[in-house]
Amino acid sequence: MLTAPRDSHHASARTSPLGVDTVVAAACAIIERDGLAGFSMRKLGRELSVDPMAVYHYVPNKTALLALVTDRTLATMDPPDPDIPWEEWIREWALRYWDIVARHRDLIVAGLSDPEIGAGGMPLTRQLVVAVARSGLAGDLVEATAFVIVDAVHGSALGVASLADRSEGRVEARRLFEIGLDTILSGIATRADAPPADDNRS
Amino acid sequence: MLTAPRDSHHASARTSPLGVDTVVAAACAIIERDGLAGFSMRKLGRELSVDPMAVYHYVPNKTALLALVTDRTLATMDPPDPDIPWEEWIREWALRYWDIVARHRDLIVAGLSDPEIGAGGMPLTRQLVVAVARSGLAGDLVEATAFVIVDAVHGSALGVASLADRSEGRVEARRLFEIGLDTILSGIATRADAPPADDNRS
DNA sequence: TGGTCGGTTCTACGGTGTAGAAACGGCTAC
DNA sequence: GTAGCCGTTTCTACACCGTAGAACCGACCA
Repeated sequence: MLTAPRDSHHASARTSPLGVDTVVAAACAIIERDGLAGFSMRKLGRELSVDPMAVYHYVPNKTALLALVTDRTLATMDPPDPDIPWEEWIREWALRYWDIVARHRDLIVAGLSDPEIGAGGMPLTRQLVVAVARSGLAGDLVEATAFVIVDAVHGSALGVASLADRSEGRVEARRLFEIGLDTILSGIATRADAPPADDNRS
Repeated sequence: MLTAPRDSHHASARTSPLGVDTVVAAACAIIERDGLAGFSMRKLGRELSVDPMAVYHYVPNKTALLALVTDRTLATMDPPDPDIPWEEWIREWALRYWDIVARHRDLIVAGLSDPEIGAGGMPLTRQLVVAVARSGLAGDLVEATAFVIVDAVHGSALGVASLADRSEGRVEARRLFEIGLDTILSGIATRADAPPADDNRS
């Protein structure tokens, strides 16, 4: 537990007036425990031993709360060492991000569906853009390539459910993604070595 | 009251007993018009001039209905001409699939979140696996590479909302994806040309 | 002491998916 | 003709949802 306000193993004293951090932390806990589908404002109130409407003093609505939860979740990822070669850096970054996305699937899905929730993810992607630029890829390809990597992470980690929701299936999905990622990295290297020719390959 | 007086203005005179196709078609129409969030069993019943519970005679629950809707939607995509070179084929396939995913975002999201809904998507992916195999890529890389392309399509087309839900933003997202896809294709070509070396790149 | 005010609670509205039982309509068997 | 049946549809009900709006309460400050 990150922010224990005053006392209470759960919540009881109702001294310190809740606070947005407490609310977000409780929401995180519920979502982690019961999944996003098992989360509701009413349950959140129950968990905090408070009327469901109380949290609306700290958060305008459920969507905004989910945005805060998402931000807090994404903030748990720290980028790899910037001194390692760009290929390793991208590889490591993508796999770390994959782990987070897979662990918080429903939240990321919500973020993809509703920009109001997922807007906080852009800074993360920006990190990757910088790394791709280090590869020497032509400037007008950098952003698109970084995006396609992020997209692949999303698709792969989110699609885990389609294979099998056993954790065994998750491991397999991650392995497959890693191989696919290598193909992308290979493509980056190839295109980065080539002179700024415009279109014809093969 | 709200219930239609005798017969509907365009479909049935409540003779033919509804049927699963009618139900699915009506569900498709509603989802296309109002989005998945704007779809409910009750609204479906309203649309069919029928009690909401009536459709439960043709479909066990909402999830199963959405699975049928998803299948019908994915079936609207036909694969490219099998005689064109593998690079073009993959490119064309990915872009067609991108269009479908982008046009039916919420449905695909639901399919990714719930395998019970999205299971029908596998045959489509199989088409792509065959095409990737045509590239000459090592056998143990084929599946993973095809998956990463599908994943990238999902991530890109679903993430459109994060950029801007203007159709202008969609066009831009598709353009970026196309560039990123070229990088992947480039990687496939590179790895396919190389002998079956196992790991070291660069 | 009274007033203000931030924080909390109460009540209520319109929505959801669907379980379970009742009603209906057209059929066949007597 | 009429009794029964059965596939289809409807009715009623339950437990839940997000949240608007107003009332309440306790701590402060004048």
